[in-house]
Amino acid sequence: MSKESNSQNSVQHIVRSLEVDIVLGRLYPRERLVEEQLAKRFKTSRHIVRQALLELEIAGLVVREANKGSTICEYGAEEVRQLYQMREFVERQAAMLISLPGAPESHEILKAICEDHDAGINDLDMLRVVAANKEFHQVLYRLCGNPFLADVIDEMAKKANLVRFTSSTDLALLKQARDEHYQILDALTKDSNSALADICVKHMQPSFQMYLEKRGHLL
Amino acid sequence: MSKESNSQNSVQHIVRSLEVDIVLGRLYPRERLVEEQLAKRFKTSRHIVRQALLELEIAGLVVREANKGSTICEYGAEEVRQLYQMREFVERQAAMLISLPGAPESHEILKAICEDHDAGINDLDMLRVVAANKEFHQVLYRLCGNPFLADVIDEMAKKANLVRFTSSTDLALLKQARDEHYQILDALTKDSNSALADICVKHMQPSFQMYLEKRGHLL
DNA sequence: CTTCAAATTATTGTTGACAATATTGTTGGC
DNA sequence: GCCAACAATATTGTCAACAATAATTTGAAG
Repeated sequence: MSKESNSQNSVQHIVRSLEVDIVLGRLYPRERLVEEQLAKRFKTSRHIVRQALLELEIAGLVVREANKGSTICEYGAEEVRQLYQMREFVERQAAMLISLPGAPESHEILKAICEDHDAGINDLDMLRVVAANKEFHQVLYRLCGNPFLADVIDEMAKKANLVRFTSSTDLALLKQARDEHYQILDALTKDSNSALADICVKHMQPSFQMYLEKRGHLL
Repeated sequence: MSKESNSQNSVQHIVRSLEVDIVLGRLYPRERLVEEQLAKRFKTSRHIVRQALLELEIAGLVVREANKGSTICEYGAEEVRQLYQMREFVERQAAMLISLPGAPESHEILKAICEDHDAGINDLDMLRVVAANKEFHQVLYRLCGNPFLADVIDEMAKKANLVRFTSSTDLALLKQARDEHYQILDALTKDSNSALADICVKHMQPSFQMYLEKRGHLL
């Protein structure tokens, strides 16, 4: 039934793996991605790898130059500012669309993800933390009822992973993020969309601030 | 220098051609896209066609089922409503960001595109009309200064082409669009962003309204 | 005449080899 | 020693043939 070991799945597996590598800081901007090496690493053919790289290029995570190869995308200071401006727009808009107070069942699901995220932090299991964090935001913003908006939010979040170069493994920031997740959870039980939106926007500021501190000599 | 007759160009050429086919109503939702037929039509290999179809799938214009093939995407009533909600949001946001009054040189460029669009209508040259219309909106929304936002607007506009099934060749609607373009041009010389935003939003309503009239039995 | 299964056809998916291109290394002249 | 031309290598891009899968037709039994 749901068991399909297609190439589509292989491609998606590679894409997701590389995205995780980016989040965890195992891949740096400007780093080269050689097709054959990836093919060996993922035990698949170069064709599948090519397809994955193509998708990553369209997603804005990888740059491909003809006959030269693929590299992890690097954003300049201005682009980072624009990206976070965009994220603020779309996440605020989504938060304003969520009908409050939220349904109890969605609340339960989000709570479970929160606790998973929390447990991951305690175990210092970064893979688990990253996965739970990603799912939390995906499920949360799906609640806005508009898949187009939710998809764009997700796209932008992936791009933002290229920015926070050390923050995703910074324990203090992780704990702050955890606390903010619970705040969001709480706001979902109230009925103020603007309060929810404010928390959501505030939630993504730290990684942006950290970027500004480290490289933000020029606004 | 800029002369690259790569396959990248072939792929992009196919993608753009099929997009034009969609806009002009030469391709309908649920219509099948057979790789070999496309390869023959574009005088290229199936490989290149596959790549183009893959990109169209990611862009949300084509659905690909494993071992079955590709078809033009079809949006249901609810999806159409969500899509236009999203478009309204991002285009309004962009319009609010444009610094007014706009620079004279951008105004000149937009005016030239407007006149090209206008001339296309007079000649009933739909290809020209579609190209000019597309460029007008691209150039316009680039003025917001945020490429991420402008790109999303463009993506959504492409998806919206799947909706207006007869409107892109309806002369009355075309003339209305032309007039609204000039209104936008005029608003760019003033200094009211909200006025500009209102015109932009109003500008995309007709195709949505036409959809509701024809298929909108259920909101 | 209907129905089910086997065979045929149409279409997509995969692979390996080869071609094209860019990068790096090397040689020879000055 | 330095630079240009050439050779070698690494890497990406293309292709045609083959395999796998789904849709269609055929044919025989009930």
